[in-house]
Amino acid sequence: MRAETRKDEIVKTSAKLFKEKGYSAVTMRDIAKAMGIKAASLYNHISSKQDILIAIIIALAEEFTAGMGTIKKAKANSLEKLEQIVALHVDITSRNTDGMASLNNDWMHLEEQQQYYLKLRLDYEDDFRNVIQEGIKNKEIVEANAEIMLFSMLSTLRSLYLWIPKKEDLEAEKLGTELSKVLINGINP
Amino acid sequence: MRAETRKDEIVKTSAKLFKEKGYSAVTMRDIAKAMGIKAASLYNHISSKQDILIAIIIALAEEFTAGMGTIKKAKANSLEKLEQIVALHVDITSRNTDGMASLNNDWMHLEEQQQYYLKLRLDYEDDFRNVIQEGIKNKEIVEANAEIMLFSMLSTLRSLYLWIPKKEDLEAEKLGTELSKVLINGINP
DNA sequence: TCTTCAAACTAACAGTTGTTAGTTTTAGTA
DNA sequence: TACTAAAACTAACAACTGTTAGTTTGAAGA
Repeated sequence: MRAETRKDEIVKTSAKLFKEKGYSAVTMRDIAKAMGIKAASLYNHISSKQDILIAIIIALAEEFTAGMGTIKKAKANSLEKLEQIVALHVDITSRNTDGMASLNNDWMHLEEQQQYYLKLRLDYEDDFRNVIQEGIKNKEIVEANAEIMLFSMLSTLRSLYLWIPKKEDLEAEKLGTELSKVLINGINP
Repeated sequence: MRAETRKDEIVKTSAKLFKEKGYSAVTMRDIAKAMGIKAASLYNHISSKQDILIAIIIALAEEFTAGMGTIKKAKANSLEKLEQIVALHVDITSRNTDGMASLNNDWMHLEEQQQYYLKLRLDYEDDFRNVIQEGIKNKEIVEANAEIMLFSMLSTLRSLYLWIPKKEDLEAEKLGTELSKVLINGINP
């Protein structure tokens, strides 16, 4: 567990501000003020505003890619894999709610790194889709529109960052199982 | 059907740009260029940038409020009401995808009108929650965590704006029924 | 005590922002 | 043809933006 550097603090503070107002509406002076220093002092630790955004988004995107890699290799049926995907989202999101807001809403402000981010994201969606289609083929999942299922589940999982902070009472593990139940079984009795 | 004014064109063009980059990252010069005029000319039709954002968001929020009002009064059981809510979102979103992006992502940049928007939104969520809770009481909906169901359905419906433009082949009505099926029955066979 | 260096500071830059004031163009109507 | 009004224009503003250069501070190690 690497010790927290001053850059880490800047990134964490920025993520919180980005979550509230979005990347473009947050100025370097805002970030500096939130840390109790002057804007120019930030540049002793980071090389640009863009640098902060990259640190937030790419780390998270790679975490999702790694998690999906583990799930793909797992010896589990499709429904179990879907449960693992839900757990992955709950886990990453509860450890970094602020960053997830940027991942969802500020990725379009990435410059050089945007293509790389989009590739990770597209590959992730492909893997997710494959799990669903495999499940349909094996009769583990109902034969409905796979694209709609993917969209519905991903939308919910991507919105977790908005919701988890309000439900700190519900611990991560329980949230994962409850959410899996609703997503898989629906709300019909 | 009121004729389209120049202000309407500005609002529509702005919504498209806001969807791509967010309110803060879009400049008055960007909007003007997209319309083939100069930034100062915009002020013959609108009174401020904020004015554009208000026109986009408040109209949509009031449309949702009105739709929910109709559903509340409807003689229908809880599952039917949920289907109507899904249809409401599909309908409004397919008629104004760009505006829905601002509603979801740029409402925090509202100034005076932010409180009013938040009240409409909170009331809407309360009505939605009531439909679910009523359904649980009447055994029409499975006895699970109502808050999780609300969150899951709302997340999916609020993300429709991202997804509908890519699926123009699937017409609105069919999308509504398919989505209802997935949200209500889940993906379990 | 002196040296060192990370981390703060002040001051300034060039470019961009929303917006205003005043003027010209354009197209329909009298 | 002359008049009118909507809608464009040019020019400018004061404030704010990300970033740089050069300087000072303060605490740890020699």
